[in-house]
Amino acid sequence: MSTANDTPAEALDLDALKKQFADFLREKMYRNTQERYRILDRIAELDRHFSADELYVYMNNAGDKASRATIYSTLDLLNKCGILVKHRFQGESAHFELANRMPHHDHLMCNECGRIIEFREPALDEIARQICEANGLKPVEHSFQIFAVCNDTLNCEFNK
Amino acid sequence: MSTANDTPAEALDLDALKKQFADFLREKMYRNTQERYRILDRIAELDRHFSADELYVYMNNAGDKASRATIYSTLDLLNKCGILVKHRFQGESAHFELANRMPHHDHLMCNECGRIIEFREPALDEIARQICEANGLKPVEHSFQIFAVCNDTLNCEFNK
DNA sequence: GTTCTTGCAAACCCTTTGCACGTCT
DNA sequence: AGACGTGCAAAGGGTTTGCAAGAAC
Repeated sequence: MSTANDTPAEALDLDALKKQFADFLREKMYRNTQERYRILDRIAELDRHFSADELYVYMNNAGDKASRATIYSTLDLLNKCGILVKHRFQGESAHFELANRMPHHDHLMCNECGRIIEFREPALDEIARQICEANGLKPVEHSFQIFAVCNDTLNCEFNK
Repeated sequence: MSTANDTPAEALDLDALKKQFADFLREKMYRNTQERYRILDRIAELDRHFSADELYVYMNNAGDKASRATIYSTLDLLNKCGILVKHRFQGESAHFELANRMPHHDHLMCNECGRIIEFREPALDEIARQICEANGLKPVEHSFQIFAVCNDTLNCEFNK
């Protein structure tokens, strides 16, 4: 519950992200507000998938008050400038994560226990590229979602 | 606007779908209501992606009144019995389509003009299978979404 | 000082639910 | 007759928006 550790960042270069964000804000004539940078800080701390509301709760628990409106707005900016990617898993609310947390990865989800497993599959990049080329489009990003069930659903250790 | 054509179905075997639906309803002890079969009829007529609300509007324009509650409920049944697949594209509401309209396919979407291009890529099945196996899960289904932009965004014929 | 951003609450969209009425079995 | 399904409207969750107060430029 304590959040004394203010500089987690292992492979994660938070300063580079802040610079990227600052560049984006300057270019688009948005302002450098404390809230925007604090939100980015907390996201880096989290270092996992999160929904807007999870971030809101996390920040308010950590003492960094931020309104939902500001969080949604900032998440959108971070998404637009490529720092965050936004996922929509099945029936759920939107989930975000740092784009550079794992170079390129997709998601395997268990319909039974709800856990989300990340994986890398470089072949998907090439498939996406070819399909775009065949249709006269330029690829921006892709999302491969696999829905599955545990081999042994009764004994799944993740099932609630 | 007229809907005189009551038997469109080219490659689409509507009778087989109705039988599949009837079997499902019987097995699950659900009732054979007129609404449920009318909804399936209209979906077959549409023969494309649609949202619950688009179907609601379409049916009411066609004179087949059906409430949103019934449409949502029936879409869920059709999804559960495998006749419909449900997609969640980026920020949009859920979209449905007939599962057997195209054997197995995924979606390429243009962020600029919003059009959705369907494609088949059998290699994805094998990738999904391997990744599930590596994680001790059984694949149920998968969804590969490619987000892209037109090569020439200014002259995109689909852009509004 | 002006303009943009924040925070709050209300509005909004999509979807689900409660309840009275209608329909299937 | 009894149970389930329908339709309506209201509630629900997630997200966006309008407006007044505050911060950035």
